[in-house]
Formats: sequence, C-alpha cells, structure tokens
Amino acid sequence: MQAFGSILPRSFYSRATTEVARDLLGRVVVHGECAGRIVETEAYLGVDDLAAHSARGITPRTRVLFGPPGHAYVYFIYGMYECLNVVAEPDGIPGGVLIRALEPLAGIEVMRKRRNRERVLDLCSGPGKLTQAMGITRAQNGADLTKGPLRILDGKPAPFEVEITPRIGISECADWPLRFVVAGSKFVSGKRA
DNA sequence: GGTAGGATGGGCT
DNA sequence: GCCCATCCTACCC
Repeated sequence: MQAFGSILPRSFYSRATTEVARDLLGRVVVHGECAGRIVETEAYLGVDDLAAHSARGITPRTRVLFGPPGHAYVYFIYGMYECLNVVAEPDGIPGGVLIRALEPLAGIEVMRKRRNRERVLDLCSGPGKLTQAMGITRAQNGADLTKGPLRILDGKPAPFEVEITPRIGISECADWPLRFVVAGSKFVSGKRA
C-alpha cells in the first residue's frame, strides 16, 4: 500500500464539500488487504440541499455528518446495500461526499469472493457494490479515516480530466452539478458492457 | 444488445 | 406507512 502514498490529513477534509468531492478523485481507499482508486464521487451539501441526509437536521443516524471531518458515514439503503460517505466541512457544519465507484487495485480475489462476480469491472462500479467488495458495513460508521483499518491515501494520481454532471438517482435538487467523475474511466457506475 | 421489475428493511413523517 | 444517494435477474429483441 506504500506505493499509494501517505494518509490524507484531517485538514484535507475540513474544506467545502464540493472541493473535497472533486479532490477525492484519484485518491485510494484502503480497507484491510483491499484497495481501490476513487473514480466517481457526489457532494451532498449541509442543510439547503434537500437530497442530503443532513437537510432535516441532526438525527441519531445523521449525527456523524455534523461531526468532525475525515470520518466515514455509512448508511443502509434499499434493505440490502450500504453506502460509504466521507464527512467534510469543519466540525459542526454538515457535509458529505458519497463514494460511488472505485478502480480495484489490491485484494481483487477477496473482492471477487465477496461479490460473487469475476469481472473486475463488476466489483466496485457503484456505491452498493464497492462497499460489498471492500467489506465495508455500518460497523465502520463513524470510523476515523486518518487512522485504522479503513483509511484514504493520497494515491499520487497522474493528471486527469474531471467531468462534472448532476447526481444520480435523486429527485430533489436533481439538476445541481455535484457529481465528479474521472473522465474516460471504465470503472464508473452504470457501465454494462 | 436492452430494460422492467422485484427484493428488502431502516428511518422519518 | 411510505420512501429511499441500489443491484441483479429474467426476459426480450
């Protein structure tokens, strides 16, 4: 994992959510022996963004989004899947970045077993898929991403173009340009072929 | 190649 | 009670 650089410091996350979402592209998520490079993110903004879980204020579930940056917010959706988010903004201000897709880099055999899928393109190409492949569950909700088995590394990304689009699968604020994609990546969500 | 619809359970109104 | 920041299978070109 050393090839992917050092752990991102808390100051990285203590910025505007859109900046963090854009800057997380190319970084490397590590959990145990598995690692993947982030190729797709979405920003969910504090209180005015009605698509964000934080829009209706602090509840037992959304508490983490209002806490210190650089922690994981993992929630359960559609009765079957978990989604991994990264808490942004300074402590006390809500903001989250949904990790939507990874390019698998390490632990690929483990990912195949967890996913029961062979093709590398089918392992982490969606928010529910990547948590399953990486072994991330609600047990990691609130985990500190600057230490511990679940962490995010600098990733030393080569230069790349960023594509910005509206977010996927929401109805409120559906036209806000808050989805960030590594242009041309084969590993983004929604690919079939 | 393509898409329609079912599975499934926690959180909030 | 109803809504979800989804994924997979079956089935149809």
